[in-house]
Amino acid sequence: MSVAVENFIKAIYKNNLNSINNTKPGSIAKHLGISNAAATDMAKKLADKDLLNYEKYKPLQLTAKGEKIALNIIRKHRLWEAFLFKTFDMSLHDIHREAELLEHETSNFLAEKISAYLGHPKFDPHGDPIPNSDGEITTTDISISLEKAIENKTYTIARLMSDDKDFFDFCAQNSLKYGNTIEVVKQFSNTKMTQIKINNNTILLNQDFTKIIYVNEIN
Amino acid sequence: MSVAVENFIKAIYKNNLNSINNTKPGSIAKHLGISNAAATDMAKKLADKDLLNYEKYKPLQLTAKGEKIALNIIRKHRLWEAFLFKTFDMSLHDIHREAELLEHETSNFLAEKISAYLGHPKFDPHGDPIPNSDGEITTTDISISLEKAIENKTYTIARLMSDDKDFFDFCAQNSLKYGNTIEVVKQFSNTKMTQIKINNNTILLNQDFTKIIYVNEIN
DNA sequence: TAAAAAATTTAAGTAAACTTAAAAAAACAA
DNA sequence: TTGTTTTTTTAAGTTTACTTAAATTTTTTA
Repeated sequence: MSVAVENFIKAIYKNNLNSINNTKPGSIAKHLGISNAAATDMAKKLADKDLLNYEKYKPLQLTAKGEKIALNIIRKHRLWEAFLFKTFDMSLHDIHREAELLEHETSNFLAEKISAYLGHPKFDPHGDPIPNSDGEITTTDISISLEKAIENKTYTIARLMSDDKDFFDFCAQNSLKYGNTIEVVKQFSNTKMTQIKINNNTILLNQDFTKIIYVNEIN
Repeated sequence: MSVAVENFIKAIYKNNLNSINNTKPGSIAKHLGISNAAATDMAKKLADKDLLNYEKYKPLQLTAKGEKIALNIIRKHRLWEAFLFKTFDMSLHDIHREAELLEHETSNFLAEKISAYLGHPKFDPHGDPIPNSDGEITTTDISISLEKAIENKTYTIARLMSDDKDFFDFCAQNSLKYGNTIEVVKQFSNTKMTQIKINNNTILLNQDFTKIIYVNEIN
């Protein structure tokens, strides 16, 4: 399994999580920085190997076999993120960049070692769930995006869905870290801004941020 | 820099350490499991990039530029070995196998993190020196192979030069570990056997072993 | 709903990293 | 030193993962 194939499968998996199964070669091409033609080519080749279902002009869908491979790569990615974050205290941006490379050269054997070392964590430092070695995500995600949070309620940060360095730098500077507690002070419906309070500091976030910060309500 | 190129350069570097600059494409081909034709091809291509000197039918020699690349990869390999050995308590065989993959996907940034975490070690768990980030090996190696050790003298194990699982398993079972102390009881010149004592156990080693176990005399 | 725009597919071509087979050169051995 | 063996090189071909350009299909919109 080449890096190109692994990244292609992973891209389809991730895209289908967001775009409700309307993944065309073009969107994968854009994401991977290759031409549409190359993406179509690859899709056909992977269909031959029974890793995805391909019909001309139709959305791409991973087979069970393809999905298992996607989840195995994502598992390795997130285990590396958790490990690098804990061990070397690297930033969320840095761990993502390194994991993007390491994930393709990590044996199942080593992945298990990392997982065991960390106590088989269920989430990475972004709050994303880590599939188990069978490719299962057991934890049900009940988090909501901050834009949908309710005024005067208290939440914990569940996920930071981004890989943008500037975003992570901002988060790090303002204690916006996986697991931390925040209070939603006010939702400004006109401007789509959200005012939150964290560690006695008040922060006003615009929708670019509230869409990618996910939180869990504290009961 | 592709994995194929990195492995080619590394193979030349390692071969030139042993065979005193008589590395022909054939020996690299054998080592990498590719055809002689492919090795000749690659040699020409790397010569174009000024990574090695190539003249038809002449030995291959890395340029300063090529050597720097070789040492950078070897640095990453040995840092990974040291790190995996310490962190996950993996066997010498396992750490080698994993490092062989990870070395190609490790940024200089991450290599520095690993090195700093370990306290900038000068040797890996096999006893092989770890080049610094400038590709320099500062430590002078004064170790000798066990076949040349002198009777009744005491040594510490300096290097275990192998990547064979059975050898490592044998070593692990008999406390033959980097840094451990041994006493050379007798050299059998006829049979080329060496009798050593370690932890009050006597072991008789044949030349297959004594040639790849390196030791430092204790003053 | 028909024309325009956008996306997808096909076709042809490239570069990297290999392969096998044949030719040429070097190494060795009688 | 000459013939044989081995090694290296050249030549031609393959696969993977791309590219650009043109043709086709789908989607949008006027």
